[in-house]
Amino acid sequence: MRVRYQTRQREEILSYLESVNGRHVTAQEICQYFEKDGVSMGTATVYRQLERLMGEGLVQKYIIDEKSAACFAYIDRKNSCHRPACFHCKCETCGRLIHLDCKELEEIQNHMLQKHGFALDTFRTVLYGTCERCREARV
Amino acid sequence: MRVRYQTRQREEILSYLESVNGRHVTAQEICQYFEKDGVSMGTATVYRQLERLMGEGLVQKYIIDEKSAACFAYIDRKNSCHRPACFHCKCETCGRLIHLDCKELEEIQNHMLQKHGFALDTFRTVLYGTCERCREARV
DNA sequence: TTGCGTGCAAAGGTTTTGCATGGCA
DNA sequence: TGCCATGCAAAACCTTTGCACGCAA
Repeated sequence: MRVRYQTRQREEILSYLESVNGRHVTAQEICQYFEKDGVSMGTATVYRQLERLMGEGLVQKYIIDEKSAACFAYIDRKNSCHRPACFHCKCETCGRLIHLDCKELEEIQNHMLQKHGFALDTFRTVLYGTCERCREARV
Repeated sequence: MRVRYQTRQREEILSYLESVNGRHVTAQEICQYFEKDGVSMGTATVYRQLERLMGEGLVQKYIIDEKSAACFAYIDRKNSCHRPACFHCKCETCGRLIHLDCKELEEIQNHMLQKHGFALDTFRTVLYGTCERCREARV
C-alpha cells in the first residue's frame, strides 16, 4: 500500500477549494491565486493533487465547456450545487450554467438504475440544451 | 450574406460521414481515411468543414471522452442512434458508450421544457455513470 | 533514511489561426 | 474577376510526464 504524504501544497489547495464555497474553479485559477499570494505552487502539482483529491472523493471534476479547461470543486454535500437532486444544465446559446433542482430528474435516476441498470453520475453529467431566456429571444 | 461554396473536399467529407452510417468518427479518422485513399485533405479543412456542417445542422459533435478527440457524426434521423428518444450513456468505469432508448427519459425532456423552460439537446448530452456490468463486477 | 511530492521544462494531443495559393461561381 | 476554401505550418491550449531535488514520516 502506497503511503500518502500531507504536504503544504495539498493543504493549501484543499483549503482554497473550501474557501470558494464549492464554486467551480479551473486548475489555472488555482495556480494564479497562489501566484498572486507569492506562494509557490507548480501547475503539475495542482493537477496531481486534484487527481489525488478526486480519487479520495473530496473533489469533483466538471467538464462544462469543451473549449475551455476543466473545472474542479470541493464536494460539500450541504452545498446546494452538489446535492444529488441538483443537475447541471448548460445553455448552448448563452453559455450559462444553470443549477436545476428537479424531483422528476431525481426519479429518472432511480428509473435508470432499476430498469436499465445504469447508475447516473449527477456530478459528472451536464445536460446541454437551450434555456428559456434564449428560446424566447429567438422567437 | 456570405456566399458558401461547394467544394470537392466538402462533398467528400459529407459522403464519407454518410457512408459510415452515422457512426461517430474523429477528425483524425477522417483525415486518415482520405490520406489512405491518396486524396488531398488537410486537417484544418476537415475541422473547418465540420464546423460549417454543424452550423447547417447536418453534423453533430460529441464529446464522449474528455481525454480523447471529439467525435462527429452525420445526423440521419432514420438512424436509431440519433432519434430523439435515444440517449447516450457513457460508463465511467469500462468506457463503453451505450445507446439507451427510454420513454421515461423522453418524458423528462417534455417536463424540463414545460416546467423549467429548458430544451434538452439529446444529441449533445451524454449521461455519465456506471453500467450494470461494471456495478456487478464491483460487488 | 526512504520514497513520495514538488517544480520546472518539455512533450503530448487536439484544435485553431495566419497566410499564400487554389478554385468555385 | 472576386472572394471563399484549402493546405501547410505554426501557434494556442490544456494536461501529462521526466527528472532532479526537497521534504514528510
